[in-house]
Amino acid sequence: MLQVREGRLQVLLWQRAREPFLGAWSLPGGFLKLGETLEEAIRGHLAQKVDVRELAHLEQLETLSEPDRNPLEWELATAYLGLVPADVDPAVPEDTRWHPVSRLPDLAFDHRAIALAGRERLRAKLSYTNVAFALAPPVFTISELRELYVAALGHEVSATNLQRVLLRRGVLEPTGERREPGRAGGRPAACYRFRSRRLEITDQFAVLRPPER
Amino acid sequence: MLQVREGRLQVLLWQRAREPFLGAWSLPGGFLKLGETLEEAIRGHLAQKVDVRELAHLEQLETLSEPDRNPLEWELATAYLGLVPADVDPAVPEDTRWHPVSRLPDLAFDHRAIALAGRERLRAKLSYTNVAFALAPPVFTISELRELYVAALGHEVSATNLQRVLLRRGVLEPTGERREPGRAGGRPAACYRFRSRRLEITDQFAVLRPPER
DNA sequence: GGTAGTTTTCGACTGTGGAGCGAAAACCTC
DNA sequence: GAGGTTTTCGCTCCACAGTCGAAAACTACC
Repeated sequence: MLQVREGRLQVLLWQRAREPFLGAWSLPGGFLKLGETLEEAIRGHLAQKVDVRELAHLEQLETLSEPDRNPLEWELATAYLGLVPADVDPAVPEDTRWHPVSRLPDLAFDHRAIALAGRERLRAKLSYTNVAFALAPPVFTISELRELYVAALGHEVSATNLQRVLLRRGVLEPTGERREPGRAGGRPAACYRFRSRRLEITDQFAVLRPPER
Repeated sequence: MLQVREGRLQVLLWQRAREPFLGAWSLPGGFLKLGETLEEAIRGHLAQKVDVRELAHLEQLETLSEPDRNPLEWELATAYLGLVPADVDPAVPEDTRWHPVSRLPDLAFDHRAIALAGRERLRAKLSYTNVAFALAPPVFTISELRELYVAALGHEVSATNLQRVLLRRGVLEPTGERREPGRAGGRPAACYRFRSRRLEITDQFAVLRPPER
């Protein structure tokens, strides 16, 4: 579960309540119940701690099966990537906290690798899909969106270019409203929203594409 | 397990020996043994029917968990994509055959969706990785490589462009040899090989890339 | 051996879309 | 109205993919 908070990409961790790795930070999760879907299971386990309605996007990452990933017993795990919009702040219990992905504590199991893989997946998809809808509030300005991209990608992004690219692709649409300028003044920013709030892929990237368009 | 044969992308299927879907065509696979890795399991099950050394690339697709995917009992499955170079023709038993992905028979479980997902994954990766190494023989001409791309992508590809793109990216390198022209004559073709035979990604596609390179 | 036919290869041109920059627009405060 | 701030827009640059046609290098036939 990733979210951009305080200008940084952060991941939700909780402290394990049992062995192995008792007390260590770990990604939220738990066991699959009989007859249950992996996605149902994930949502169920998350729901124990946070409000799952905040989850704007959920996708499967990978199933881990290394026999030594759990020192106690052989165990498979399917990792998921969940994204939470920046405008919500779900209440979390005591043993649960957000941590910057760029400075993770020691994590249980292979959870460090999973968290980093989730970030990589997000970074890649930011560039050829509209996933950013899951990081952004319903309505936002280009500058605000830019900050989300900077936090998630880990490098500068020009607002000019971001706007042009996303508009050209038809990912964003203007709402028509404008944002009141801050105390310092400045031209009021136009507001935008994502045209779709479900994952969509920009075909633009397939090189070696069919001839004669 | 996909391979380009007779100019078409084909998938290896075998006929199920037990319920459910007894006698139906299905993707090769089987159960996971305790303490085993998913990849080990896949290779093991394949080895029962074909020579696994032919497998040039193997990657995980997705873990399926829909409760009704198996009518008899609740069962998870992790799908993998395997690629076999076009120059080998592994011996297969009676109940096992290659089928064109574009014209699949009725398949057991959700195997039709999996096969199509595998093809999609392959198509996408052909455009931003060097996966083609796993479809191609060790040494080949541009025309031969073009035919593989055409078969896998399902649309025309210009040899000129293919050569330029792959050379520019440093994916291919000339071997220095040349191929004898056929009976009809023609300029002898230069031979190439993949510089690496392990999956590598062309960063080229990340749009919104870091500034100041 | 010259001519026609075939296949490969190369160079030149075009077009698209992302990146960068600076100026203009639209607002604030003093 | 002057100066400062933030957003937006237009222009240019550039990397590459896509297209086309001609040259290169060979065979076969007369």
